[in-house]
Amino acid sequence: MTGFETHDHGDCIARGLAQAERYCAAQGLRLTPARRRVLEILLEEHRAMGAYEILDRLRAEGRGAQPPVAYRALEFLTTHGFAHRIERLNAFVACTHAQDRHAPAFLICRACDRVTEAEVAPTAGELGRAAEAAGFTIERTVREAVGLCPACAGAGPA
Amino acid sequence: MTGFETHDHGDCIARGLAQAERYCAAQGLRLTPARRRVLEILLEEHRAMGAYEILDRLRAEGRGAQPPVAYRALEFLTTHGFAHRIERLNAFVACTHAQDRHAPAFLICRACDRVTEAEVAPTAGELGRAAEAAGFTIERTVREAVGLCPACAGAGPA
DNA sequence: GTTGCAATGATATAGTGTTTCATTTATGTG
DNA sequence: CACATAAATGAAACACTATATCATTGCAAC
Ligand SMILES: [Zn+2]
Ligand SMILES: [Zn+2]
Ligand SMILES: [Zn+2]
Ligand SMILES: [Zn+2]
Repeated sequence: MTGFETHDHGDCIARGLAQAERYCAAQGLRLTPARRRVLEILLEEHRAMGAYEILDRLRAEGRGAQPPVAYRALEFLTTHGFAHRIERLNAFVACTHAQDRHAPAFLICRACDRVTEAEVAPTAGELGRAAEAAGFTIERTVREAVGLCPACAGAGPA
Repeated sequence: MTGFETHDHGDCIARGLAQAERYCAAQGLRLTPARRRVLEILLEEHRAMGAYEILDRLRAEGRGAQPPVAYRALEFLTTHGFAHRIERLNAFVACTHAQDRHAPAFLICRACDRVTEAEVAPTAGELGRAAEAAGFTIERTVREAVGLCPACAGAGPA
């Protein structure tokens, strides 16, 4: 898991982009400049970013930057698993796992807003059983835990 | 679990209100008219409602209805466990369980937006272990499953 | 009564996301 | 290459969600 601890970030960005390129080439998807750049921004920051925060970055680079530019790129990235949406924050984060279908879960620090992606089993145990009992078909689950990361917990109770 | 199946709804509303009144009286909380009415609306509809949808209802009743009216009432209700926020829908739903501290989880139909609250254990198993390993302190978890309810699944694939 | 605090009223503003339609760019076909 | 098709982008306007701020009112404690 990457996230709260430090790591070789340059490598982390390069691998994320290379992986997305490979996957898109294999699947016939088009990782266009705008999409690629948004993914790169998310990988660079390595944190959850709002769509308008991403837009500001694009503007600073001289690109056209109306809201749909960001939302379209983000829809592509989330649909194909390169990024995830954090419902709790109305924000987006680059995926830190392989492109194989996975059910993401997140640890969100309420003090610094940093996000760590944890790997969990695709079908939630208890919730899955409740769904089955109700005749409900689960297609996707959102699992987000809000709390304090080690750094912020150490900095004293907020 | 109440939600997708039918039930005695009048009784369901009355019990929800009575329970909130008892709890507030016991805890010295003030279930003011605005707060009580918003809870009643949520109980009546028995579905997730947006804040502005609730506002429309209040307006129709001649009450003042600026956004803070709804958001203040909803903050009170969610803080004390009478209602929950559904992150996925930017909406709110009356709690269908007792006021004891519980970690709610929801089944959300993507076709009709109806929501069912399921009871699950407070500390998520897998996510809890991941948090512990990372030194992360979980304070609250969001668990929302998106899929198809029995009625919408039966109506044919969307 | 008056002091202190919680709740409300009212206005404005901030933040997030979508619709729409015209235009361009890539892709495939005769 | 010429053409048809579909995907992606550009651009403007709009819709939805939520908060900030400050004055005022209601209520209880002292
Ligand atoms: Zn992921
Ligand atoms: Zn933190
Ligand atoms: Zn509940
Ligand atoms: Zn349904």
